[in-house]
Amino acid sequence: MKRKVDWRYLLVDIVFVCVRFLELAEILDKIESTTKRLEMVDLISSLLKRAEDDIRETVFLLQGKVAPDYEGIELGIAEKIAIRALASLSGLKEATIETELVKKGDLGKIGEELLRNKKQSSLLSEELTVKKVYGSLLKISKLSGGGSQTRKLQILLDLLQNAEPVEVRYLIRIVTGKMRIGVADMTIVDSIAVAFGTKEKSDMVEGAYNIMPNLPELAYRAMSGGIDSLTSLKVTAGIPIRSMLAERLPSLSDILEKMDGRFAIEYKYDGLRTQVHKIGNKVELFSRRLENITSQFPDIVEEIGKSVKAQNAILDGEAVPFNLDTNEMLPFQEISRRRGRKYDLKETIEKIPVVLFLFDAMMINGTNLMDVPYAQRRLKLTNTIEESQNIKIAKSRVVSDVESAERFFNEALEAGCEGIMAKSIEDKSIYKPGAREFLWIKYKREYQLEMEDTVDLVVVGAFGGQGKRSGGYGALLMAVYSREEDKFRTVCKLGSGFSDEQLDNLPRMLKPYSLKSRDHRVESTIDADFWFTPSLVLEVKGAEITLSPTHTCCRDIVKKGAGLAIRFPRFTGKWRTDKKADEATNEQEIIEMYHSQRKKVLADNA
DNA sequence: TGTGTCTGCCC
DNA sequence: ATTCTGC
DNA sequence: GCAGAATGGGCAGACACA
Repeated sequence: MKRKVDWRYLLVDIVFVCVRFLELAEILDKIESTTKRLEMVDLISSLLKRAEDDIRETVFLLQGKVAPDYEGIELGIAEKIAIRALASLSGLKEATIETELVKKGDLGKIGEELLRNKKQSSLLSEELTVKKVYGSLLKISKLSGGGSQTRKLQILLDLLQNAEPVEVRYLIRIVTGKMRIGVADMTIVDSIAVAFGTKEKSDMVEGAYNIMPNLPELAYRAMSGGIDSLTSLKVTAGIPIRSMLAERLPSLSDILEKMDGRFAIEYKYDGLRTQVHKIGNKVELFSRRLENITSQFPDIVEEIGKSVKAQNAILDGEAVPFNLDTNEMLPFQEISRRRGRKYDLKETIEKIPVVLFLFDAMMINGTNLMDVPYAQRRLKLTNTIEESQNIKIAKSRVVSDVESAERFFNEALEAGCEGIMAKSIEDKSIYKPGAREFLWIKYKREYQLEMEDTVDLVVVGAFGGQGKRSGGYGALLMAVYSREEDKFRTVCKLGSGFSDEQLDNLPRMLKPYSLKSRDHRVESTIDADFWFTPSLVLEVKGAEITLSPTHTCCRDIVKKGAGLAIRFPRFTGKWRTDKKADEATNEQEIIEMYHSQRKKVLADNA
């Protein structure tokens, strides 16, 4: 008799802890409807307290992920396959849904509405749980090879068919990687602190997150071992640390003011951020987002083994493509060709050698240096590294006035760098992941107020906006003008630099020029959602001109089969209403900009 | 077997 | 990457 | 000032499909 009762309680318990996906979706909906972080933290922390056995899966889904970034587990499906799934679910054509997306800018909401309008009741519907959804997504991530896309689609479809409208909204958002609820990692950090401790524990949880960047795991540990169990986490070679990032300021004098006297200043190399872990005889490399990139840089791995005079170490640096014969830094695009490479590794290593410039040390021989001031870390670094052809220490200097800073900055540019990093050397100058407190400040050539790097481009097309830009344009298609040929050739899209108000005004401003299809003078390989008679001219700032496989500006002129494009384009806020379309920047000017920016020889320190 | 599209990740 | 915005 | 969410160019790999 007694046994029977226990058994029943056990069952009830199992059913109770099982978080329904509908419950999660409704909480996500509530979170989405507020802009107040405190309310979000309230909602999430109470969710975490109830999640129990489902806590890891719950946090993963809250983040819209199935695994931490550094595990290299990807869904391999996103917007296009979500569109296919919704087409299949609703019986509509894919093109119809794509049109809707351009108009409405939220595939999740489109899916939700499709389901609401569907008359047929969900008779066969099986209730979704957090575990079930997570399990299905994990299954999707594990499929590969021929026919895998169809099978992934089928699994997604199974979920959608069993989903309530609001569940569809978030299933689609999770799959497309656009949660849009105003919650990202730091809000979850706060929520873990509140759920299993108090708000005052936020900094501590953040510290744990910095050295174990896996929120589901942290939430689980906080729940099962108590919040203070997180303090026992240790920096460990082999487990990546969240990278420290830099703020930006528009001038060296601003930096001087912020730094309060003396500060260190370093070359800012244009390459791949690389976190080096030496674990005895083993070396592992991680990217800024903590992906494991070890296999792509066997040359660096080998050299680190020789150059690092410590058993264990965690170091920070920038891997730069380099011509070892001419001592010249190569364009960023070159190292892109090594990142992610699996095939033809040997040939590519020979063609594109890489120099790693180290600039920080977070751990050496088991000693955690993250809480030690910059100067000490730097000293430890220089004492531990024996420079070689491929491993170097980033060039640095300590300055206390604008003139010396300026001189160093110009040196950096001469050497082919993007600019400089200013780093605090005060007592508080710890290694603090994320970009906070202006401990590191970057300053690039392009930040200078001079007009040098701006161009006046013509709007020839536009794209429907998503998320907070729903219903309007999200970006514009911009072109240069060729007077000789009377052609407008694209050189970039433009979606940054607009205030909300400017964005709101765009459709009105462009309406008079609206066309049904591309103007015959416009040459574009990109298919815009909206086309215009080239008329409106905007001032655009960029970092540099790059070779482009897609844009048609100056195609085949500098290089066969390639055009030119603008790297990091943004609207300066200046409408060049004084200019007509044919007065826009022309191709010749872009070519000149391209040639005048070639990298200079890196004389010393290389 | 070659090409185009999509995805994910660098900046 | 850059930029804008609400808190 | 922080945190989050819009948006850019462009690379390699995986897969679909002709």
